[in-house]
Amino acid sequence: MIRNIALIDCNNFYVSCERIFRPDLQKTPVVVLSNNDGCVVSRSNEAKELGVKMGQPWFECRALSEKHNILALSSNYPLYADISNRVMNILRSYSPIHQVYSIDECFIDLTGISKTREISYQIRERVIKWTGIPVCIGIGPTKTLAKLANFIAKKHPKSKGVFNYNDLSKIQQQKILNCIPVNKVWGVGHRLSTQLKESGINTVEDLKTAHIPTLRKKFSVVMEKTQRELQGVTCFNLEDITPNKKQIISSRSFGKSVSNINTLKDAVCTFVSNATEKLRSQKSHASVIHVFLKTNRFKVDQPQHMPSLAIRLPQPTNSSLTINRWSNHLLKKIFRPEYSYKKAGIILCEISDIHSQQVDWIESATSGDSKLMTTLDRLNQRFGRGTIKISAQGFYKEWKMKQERKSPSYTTDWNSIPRV
DNA sequence: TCTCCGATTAGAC
DNA sequence: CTAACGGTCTAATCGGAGA
Repeated sequence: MIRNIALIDCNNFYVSCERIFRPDLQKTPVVVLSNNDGCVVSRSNEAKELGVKMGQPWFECRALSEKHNILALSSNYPLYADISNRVMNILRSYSPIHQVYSIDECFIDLTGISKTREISYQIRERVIKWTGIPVCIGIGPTKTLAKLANFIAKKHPKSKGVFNYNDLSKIQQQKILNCIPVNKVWGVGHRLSTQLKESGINTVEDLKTAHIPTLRKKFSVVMEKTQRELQGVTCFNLEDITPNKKQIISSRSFGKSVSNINTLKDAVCTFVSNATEKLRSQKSHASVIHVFLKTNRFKVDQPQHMPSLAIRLPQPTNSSLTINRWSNHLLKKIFRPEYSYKKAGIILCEISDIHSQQVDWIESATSGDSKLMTTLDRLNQRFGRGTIKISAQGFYKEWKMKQERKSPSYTTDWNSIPRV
């Protein structure tokens, strides 16, 4: 039996989230910027039409934006996460087999359900009605083909937001795959598509029908799996449980360059709070800590320094206090006062489950932080992130991000809702 | 020569 | 006025060190 895998993808997600609370922006060009108001990470259709590129540095668009009055907003991640949850809750209700793939995408298995097309239109209508977010739906026998179908649904207005690859005849399937360039395939990015083209593989159909041994020789196993998926054979399953993270990174570019160690300590302390909170929320411990610094790689004329250092702890931990002490130690070792740093971060790895941890009764005294951490997480969850901080955090603020275009936190902060 | 492991690469969004 | 360019995550593969 041919499976009906549906991929539901929100249109221009961050921009659509912003528009929920600004209906006046419905037909106007809008973009959402990355941290530090650096690059464009979401564009409305109008902004796309004006030629704003995905990932483009915002300062490069300035002339264009002034000419056409493009509205640029700083990103507001708590808002997007909240809206995403609402959308996903609706989608989940349509099938017990589902996978939330990213903040704006979800696979659901509609195999065995009759009237797939009608159901798909119902999903679209319900999501827009209940959340205000427009979505497109692609259906195919595998995840890779569902992704491709979604691409077609997005691109062709005629599809009205739904495209079912399984509805096509073999001839029609071949015809359409012949029209789509390989780089649209899930897993084929910029580099691989260039290499594929060198081998004469230009379209999706070319990849689907390419000679496997040749393909395998030149590319990795992933390419082979991708090809099988294009042929309709499942290689990537729907994973309904999200596995725990194997590494947790917290890093940020600074609003301006920093050469003061105290400011860096402050930033690192915030990264530690951030990362350990995630660590604790998945009930894990980490054994290895990396700390790194980076100068501004775009300033070619300035001396570059990108040091990094790691340490393995004698005992896995999730205490922000313990991890902060070690991070500071590492930071002091790699820091050079003669450089101006633009970015810093920490990486927690060798992450293990709390229960699988070996109990060392000699060291067990050090886990006395755990009750404190639980309390800290509860308070921060209840009264807002940053209510309780480590004392080393928050005094030297010069590193903080630039966010000059942020919309109010409509769904996560009562005070930002306008009073009537 | 083999194995292990950290570093690098490529991709997604 | 000028300068301004993201963050997290995974898997596969590479390449050097040591067995």
